[in-house]
Amino acid sequence: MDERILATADRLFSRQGIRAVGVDTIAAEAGISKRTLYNHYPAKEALVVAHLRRRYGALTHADDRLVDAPPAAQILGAFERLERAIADPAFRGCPFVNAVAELGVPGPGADHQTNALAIAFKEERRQWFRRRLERIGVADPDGLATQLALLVDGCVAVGLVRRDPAMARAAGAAARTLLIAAGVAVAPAGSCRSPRR
Amino acid sequence: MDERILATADRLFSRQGIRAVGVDTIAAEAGISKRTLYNHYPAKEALVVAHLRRRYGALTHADDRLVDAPPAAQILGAFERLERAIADPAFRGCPFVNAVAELGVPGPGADHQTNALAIAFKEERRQWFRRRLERIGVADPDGLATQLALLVDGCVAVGLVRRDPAMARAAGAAARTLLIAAGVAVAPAGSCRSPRR
DNA sequence: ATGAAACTACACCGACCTGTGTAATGGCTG
DNA sequence: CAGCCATTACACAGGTCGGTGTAGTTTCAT
Repeated sequence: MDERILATADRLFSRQGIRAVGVDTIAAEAGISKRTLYNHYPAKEALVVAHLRRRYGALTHADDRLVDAPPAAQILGAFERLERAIADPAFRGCPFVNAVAELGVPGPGADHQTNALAIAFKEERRQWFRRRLERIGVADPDGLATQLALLVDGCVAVGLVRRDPAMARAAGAAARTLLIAAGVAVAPAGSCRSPRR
Repeated sequence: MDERILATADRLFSRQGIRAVGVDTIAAEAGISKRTLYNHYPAKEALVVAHLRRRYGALTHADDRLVDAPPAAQILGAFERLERAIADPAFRGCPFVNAVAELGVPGPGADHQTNALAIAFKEERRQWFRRRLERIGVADPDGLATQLALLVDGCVAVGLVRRDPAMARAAGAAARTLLIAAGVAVAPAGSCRSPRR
C-alpha cells in the first residue's frame, strides 16, 4: 500500500513538480481516500522525503549490474545507460536538483533533509566513480571522479530541457577522453553497442 | 518601474521557486500595489517569462568581457567565472532548468515558451563555445562545444546542492584536459588567477 | 488650473491548498 | 459471531492562490 502511494507520488512529483501536485490528486491517482493517505504519511513533506529516498535507492544502484565487467567498461557503461535514460519520455532530470530548486532556500530550521539527501546522492555517485578509478589505478581518482560526475549531472540537466541523445553521447565521449588522458586503456568508441560487426 | 518589478521577481523566484512566490508577495516586496503589478504584467505567467528573458540576456553575455583575450583563455575564463558564481550565496542554479523542472511537462497548448527559452539558452551557450573553438581551429568544434557546455551545466547543477568551489575547479580542469586532448595549447593551470609571481 | 494617466487601498471572487474530524463500511482473525 | 483494524465518504476549517473591480489619490505636462 505504501508502495502504491509512493509510486504514484513519484510519478506525479516527477511529471508536474512537487508543489504543483496536491495531496488530493495523489490520493485520487493512487485510488485511495485522502484519509488513508494521511494514515500512512503524517504530512506531505514526509511524502516528499520518502519520494526522494526511493529515488535515492533506485538511482544509486542502477549501475551495479555490470559489476563483473572491467572498471573502465563499467564507467563507460554508465554513460550509455544515461543515454537510454534521457531518451525515456518519463525522464524528468535529477529529482534531487529539482527538489532543491523548487523547495528553495531552506527556511528557519526546516527543509535541511532535502538538501542533505541531495548532497548524499551526488557524493554517492561520485564515490561510485572513484572506487572504479581506484581499481584502475589512475593518478587522481578523486579528482577524475568529480569530473565524471559533473559530466553526468550536466547531461541530466541539459537532457531535461533538450531531450537529445547526442548530449549523452557527448558526455560519454568526454568521459572517454578524460579516461584516456588519465592513461586508462579503453575500448574504441561504440564497441559496447555493436560488439563485433 | 517594470525594472523594479522584474528585479524583485527575479530575486524571489530564484530564492524560493516560482510556484512558492505569490503575486501579493512580489507586489509587496517591490513596494507597489498588486493592481499596479497587474497593470504592467497581465498575469503571473508573463512575469515568469519576463524573468526568464531577463536572465537570458544577463547570462548570455556574461562572458563577453574577455572578448579580446585569445579564445582558449576566454573558454577557461568562463570556468573561472563559474567558480565565482557558485561561491555567491545568491546562486540558485540554472533558472531555466529550475523553471522547466518546476513547471513540469507542458500541459495541452501551454507553457511551451518556457521550454523553448531554456533550449535557446542552452544552445546559445554551446554556440558561444563553438565560435571560439572554431577560431582556434580544433577538429570537431561542435562536439567539443557540447562537451564543454555539459561541464558547465553539471557544475551549475551540483553547485546548487553542494556549494563547493572544488566542483567548479574540477569542471575547469576537465575543460582544460579536453582542450589539450583536442590539440589546443593552453596556459598552465592557475596562470590566470596569479599571472606572474 | 485642468485633465489625463498612473498609482493606491481594499474588498472581493472562486478555486485550490494542507490537514482534521467523524461516522459508516468493509474484511479479517479469534 | 464478536471484535478489531483499515478504509471509505464527506464535510469542514483556515489559509493562500491568481486575478478583478472600484473608488479615491497622486503626479505631471500642458
